[in-house]
Amino acid sequence: MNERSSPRRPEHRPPEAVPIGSKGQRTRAALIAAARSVFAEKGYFETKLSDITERAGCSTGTLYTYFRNREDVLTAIIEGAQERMLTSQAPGAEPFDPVARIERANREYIEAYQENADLMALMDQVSHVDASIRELRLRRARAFFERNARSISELQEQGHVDPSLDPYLLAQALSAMVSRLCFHLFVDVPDARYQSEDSREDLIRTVSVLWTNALGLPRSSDLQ
Amino acid sequence: MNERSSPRRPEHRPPEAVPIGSKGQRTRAALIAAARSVFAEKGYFETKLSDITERAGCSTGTLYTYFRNREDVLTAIIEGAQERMLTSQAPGAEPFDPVARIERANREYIEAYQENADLMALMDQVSHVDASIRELRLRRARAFFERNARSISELQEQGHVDPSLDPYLLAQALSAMVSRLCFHLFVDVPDARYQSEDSREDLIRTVSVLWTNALGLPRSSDLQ
Amino acid sequence: MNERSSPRRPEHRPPEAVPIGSKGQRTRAALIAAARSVFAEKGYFETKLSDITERAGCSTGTLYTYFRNREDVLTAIIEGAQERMLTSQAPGAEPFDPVARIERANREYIEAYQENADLMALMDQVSHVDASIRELRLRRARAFFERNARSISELQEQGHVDPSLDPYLLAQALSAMVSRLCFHLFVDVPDARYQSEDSREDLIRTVSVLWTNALGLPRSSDLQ
Amino acid sequence: MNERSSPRRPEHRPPEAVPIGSKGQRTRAALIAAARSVFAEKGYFETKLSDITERAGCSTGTLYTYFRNREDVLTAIIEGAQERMLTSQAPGAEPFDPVARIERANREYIEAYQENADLMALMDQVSHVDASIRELRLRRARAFFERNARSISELQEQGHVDPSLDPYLLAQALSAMVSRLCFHLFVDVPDARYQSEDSREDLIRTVSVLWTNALGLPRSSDLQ
DNA sequence: TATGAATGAGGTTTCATTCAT
DNA sequence: CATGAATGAAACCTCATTCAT
Repeated sequence: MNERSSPRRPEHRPPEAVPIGSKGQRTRAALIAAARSVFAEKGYFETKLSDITERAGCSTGTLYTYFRNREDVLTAIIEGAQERMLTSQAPGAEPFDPVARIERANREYIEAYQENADLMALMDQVSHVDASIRELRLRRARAFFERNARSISELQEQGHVDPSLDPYLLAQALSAMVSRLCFHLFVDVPDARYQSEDSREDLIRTVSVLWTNALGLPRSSDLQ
Repeated sequence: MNERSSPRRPEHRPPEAVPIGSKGQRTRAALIAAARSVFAEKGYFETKLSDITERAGCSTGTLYTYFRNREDVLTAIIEGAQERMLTSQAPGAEPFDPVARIERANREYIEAYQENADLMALMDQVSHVDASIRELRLRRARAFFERNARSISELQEQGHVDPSLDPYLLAQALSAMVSRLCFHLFVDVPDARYQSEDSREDLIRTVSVLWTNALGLPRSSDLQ
Repeated sequence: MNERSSPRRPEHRPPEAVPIGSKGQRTRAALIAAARSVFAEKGYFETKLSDITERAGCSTGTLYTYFRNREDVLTAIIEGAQERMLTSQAPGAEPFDPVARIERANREYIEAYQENADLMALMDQVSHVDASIRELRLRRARAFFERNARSISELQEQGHVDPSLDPYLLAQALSAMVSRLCFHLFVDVPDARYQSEDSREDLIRTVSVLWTNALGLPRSSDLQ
Repeated sequence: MNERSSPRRPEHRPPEAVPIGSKGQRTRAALIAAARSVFAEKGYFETKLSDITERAGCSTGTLYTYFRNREDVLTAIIEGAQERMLTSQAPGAEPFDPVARIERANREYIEAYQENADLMALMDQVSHVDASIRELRLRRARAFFERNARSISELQEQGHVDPSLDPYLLAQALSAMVSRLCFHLFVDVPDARYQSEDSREDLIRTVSVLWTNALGLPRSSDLQ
């Protein structure tokens, strides 16, 4: 995890040949799912490997058939979800209208967050201590943030946003708003109100309005 | 994350008789300071008690003269800073102008956050696992957020803010923006730029402008 | 001695999942045997867990696969021997002749004691501090003593024993004699003389005669 | 205590100059009294030195002004009571009548036991582990037992007791009866019934009758 | 591949003992 | 003489990891 934990892990070769049979695949998936749910429940650091194997319905030893250690399990969990998390670009073409683009970015971010709320919490916990996870989380945050920064720059070039403002700070602040709000609503104080699709739409819209207003853009027609 | 961790937490009161002499006070303070810095460096869960005593310059046993266990140390750290963290209301009277009030709330929040950035990070880590710390963090977040919600409600009553928007959600979103931005700038990717007093003023102003704009308030004169 | 010690005793059930395979059974048995002999040698309170595992030929951790702590080991030892200790009633029908009945009770008590002399000593040590062990010892003592009290009452009804004496006190006194004598001969000052079967018979006979005489019964024919 | 505990006690010189002032005497006495009562309550091995000093109303360090360690405290307790315990020979001349002599021995033993019941329990606990205490207890038991053995021998010489019986075994058995009965009534299951002076007389008489009968002596006139 | 008992390094915790005040 | 915080050796206990089956 970091160099502090290494004394525990002496000379680790990766599991040389990870099983690939269909049974193996099933076991591996069960372990990952179990780990994900236990991590979400007890927190990463308080989770024992035996908690995971127990919930996965297999023996302790089996975990080592697929993973080198706890961190490796975490990495696998994240890798599994990463595709959706990072490349959350919807297939359709990016809209022209910058306001629509902002709303779209928010929608994609919020939906992906909600679907993987437990993972987001997990990465938050671990990134305090594990550099690679931290890197991953930052990369994801940056992806969102830079997408937004680009939109803002564009809007400034087009004369819609006060050009004296630092587009990076703006993007950072507004991205922070969305990400923390998601954390708050989906992880920290999970609020049944925001689990329904309708209310999620409300959330997306409200956030986008705030965002638009904050930038001083003319009110989008959605709001009327 | 939830109460599952509480069985681990035996008692939250300090050892029966804690030394109170001046020497005792010094040792206790040294332990708390040491713990705070080690926690910030290695993370709460990866810190061993001997890391703390070593940095405090005393032997392992001494820690147990003052604290029951690691969690008790954490509690003490937080209690020590709590005063500043919760009662961060500046002495002067609350300004009349709601916009000024918002800026003031932001200033106080941001200043307190920066002063205790390490603690904020610490509480973030631990609140996934410890219900009482979590409660503390939520209380603090709520204090900030409710103060803002009140200002927003007032602005709505005065016809300055679109009354169709949920003031709670607005307050939550904007408070989230500030708190996460602080985390990002002061903890996650500590940026030397924001350590100076001047640039902190910039930050406070920018955030407040964003906030004001987001609510659709007439541009305050600060911005000019 | 009283219940003051119970706060120290967290849980009396064994670890959640105790191995039950044949190898597991062997290890467990080895630990119990080792513990029994170390306890006998060094005394319960001076025995450290590593003494036990060392003698059992396994590592410290293994003990915790089967037991929660030292006390749990003790409980297991006692439970293992308990059957023999409590239900030491021989299969044959209880003799009619009260004198024969007394001798039989003494024989059974003395034989069981000798077989488990180390355990008896152990229980003596621990019952000062552990309420449940104490209860067990008292139960055993009472089983013997009440059996005897019944015989004495009968003898009083039949006019063979002075009815003015309290049968309970008599039974208590005479039971005490046997139990303490056993302690003295088998535990305290183990005397090779009483280890042979013959001399144990002598012991049983002498004790029974004393007992019979003490009650003022006509000399049984055994004595001639 | 024995060689197992010695690693803890490195190079112990006795407290070179034990205070002898009147204040010192009082402190020392308070410590001994406190230790005696705590030992009785929690058992010797479960007692922390701080339990003792706490109850004595002084600080931990003070204990070391008077004693070298816990064992030393125990020794002091016992020495204080020893006089009464060992030389419990009443001043009057030993009676001629062997039956009276037996009763007298029982009375003295029982009275001394009752007065020091907690100590007797203590010595029982510790003698499993500490050779010197064990020696002390055995010496005391032997004193009683040999006194009785002499009486029995005499009675055999005078033709009052069956000479084929082993006087040592008889004495041992009967002494055991008294001592264990005392343990049972005064320590193990303290019975209010036997705390009054009257009932203690009953006890003494009953025991002596049993004893007399067991030896086959003519019923003493006391019993009528 | 799966199993799960065994391992033991490493952390936590206790408490007898010391010693500066 | 008394104090009580500091000490640290030594015990306890956990759990990631291995490996024979």
